[in-house]
Formats: sequence, structure tokens, C-alpha cells
Amino acid sequence: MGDRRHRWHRGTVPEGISAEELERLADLQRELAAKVIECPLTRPPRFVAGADVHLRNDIAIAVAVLQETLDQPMDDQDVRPLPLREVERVTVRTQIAFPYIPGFLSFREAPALLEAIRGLSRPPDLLVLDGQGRAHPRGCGLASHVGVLLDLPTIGAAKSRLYGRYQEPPNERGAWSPLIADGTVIGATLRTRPNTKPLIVSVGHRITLAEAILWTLRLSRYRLPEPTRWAHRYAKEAVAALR
DNA sequence: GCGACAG
DNA sequence: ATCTTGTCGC
Repeated sequence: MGDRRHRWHRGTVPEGISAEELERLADLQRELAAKVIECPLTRPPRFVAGADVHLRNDIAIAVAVLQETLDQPMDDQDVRPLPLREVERVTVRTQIAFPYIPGFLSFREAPALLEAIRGLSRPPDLLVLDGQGRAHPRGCGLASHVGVLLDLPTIGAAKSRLYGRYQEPPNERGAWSPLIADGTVIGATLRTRPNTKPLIVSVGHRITLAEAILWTLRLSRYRLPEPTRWAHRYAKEAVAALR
């Protein structure tokens, strides 16, 4: 990956983390990126999951939500939102041990997310995460990181861009345009709703970009996909209950 | 040297 | 992400 143009700025590296340690973590990301498999889904997702983290000081609450699709798309062009039913919810509370550094979000949030997702009674057929997948300076955003470690089909559906360039897609639901970096398409900017900021969608693991776009639309009634939308809501409520 | 920078 | 209520607009 073309990482030379995207360094962590010296002044932004918080106390407790040395530049050497960040280099090691960056190497780990390159190793994980090499394990990312971009391939078609092996089966149509029936059980989908979303997970998100909310923070308050050093406390993190991660929630994983498992949902069942009560219907399947008519055909490959069908991007209508599918009816969903919540099946299960897992909430975990952890201590945050790593600061937020752009490009290193996984080391802050993945431990809590993994614990929550592993707590589900069955692995989902598809997992959606709020963050980047391949669309990352070293090709290993949160969704790829978690996808590879759990070996699950994963989509990265972020609210904003970390890496790559794109042109604004037309203002219609379903419109998208490629996200490009280093001479290749690393993701897409996808309009899930008119008059709202497009999502940044990329392959997490074991899925193609075309499928990631398709399924993000099929899981979205509002701007965010339902699995992450609900995980976000529950995590926020749980954090609010801490006071 | 100056920006950009998921959550 | 977090600190925070109402409010303007599609």
C-alpha cells in the first residue's frame, strides 16, 4: 500500500506510544491486509450482525446485534431494504487501553468488538462495522482487521473517509462512485439516502466490493445500515446508563 | 512547511 | 468519539 503519504504526525502521537511501537503495529496491519480475501459471499446472508463501541473516559461499551433477514432479494438488481428481526444482543464493558490515532482505530476498538461478537450464540453470515475495510492506508481498516481475526464476511461502512479520493455520487439512493488510491479502487462512496452524506463502503473480508455495496443498500432504511445503526443506539444507551 | 486524519 | 438543546430543512 502507498503509505508514505499518510504518516502519523509526530505531534499527534499521544503519550505512551512510541514511534517504534506504531511501526510494529503498522507491520501487523500489513500482515493482516495480506490475509484479506476478496471473494464472493459463499451463501446468501440470512443472519447479519452489526457491532459498535461507545466510550466514556476510559470505559468502552461494545454491542453486537444479530438480526435475521425475513426475506431475500428478488434478484441481483434488488436493492430494497430487507425486513429484519433482531435475534440477539450482546453487550460488553471493557477498559480502553489505546488512544485514538487515525489509521490505528482497530487497536483501540477491536478488542471490545471481538469480545461482543464472539459472545453471539452463532456467527453471522455477514458482519457490518462502522469504519473502513480495505479503504485504509495499509489496506487494513477496522472491518478487515476484525473480519480476518474472526474469519467472517465483513463490510466496512464508515460515515466519513480516511483514505482515497472520490467524486460526490448523484443525489439518489443507490448512487455510488469509486474510492480510489494508489491507482486502484479501494472502496466506494455510496448514497444510502437522498440529501445525506454518502457512506464510505469497502471490503472488509470474504466479500466483493459489488456485494458490499449491494448488501449495504439492502440493510439500509436510513443513512446507516440497520445492524450498525442499532448497535450504535444500544451502545450509546448503555453508556448513558453509566451515570 | 502546510494540510489531512475512520472513531 | 465526546462536551450538548433546540432548531432549520428536506
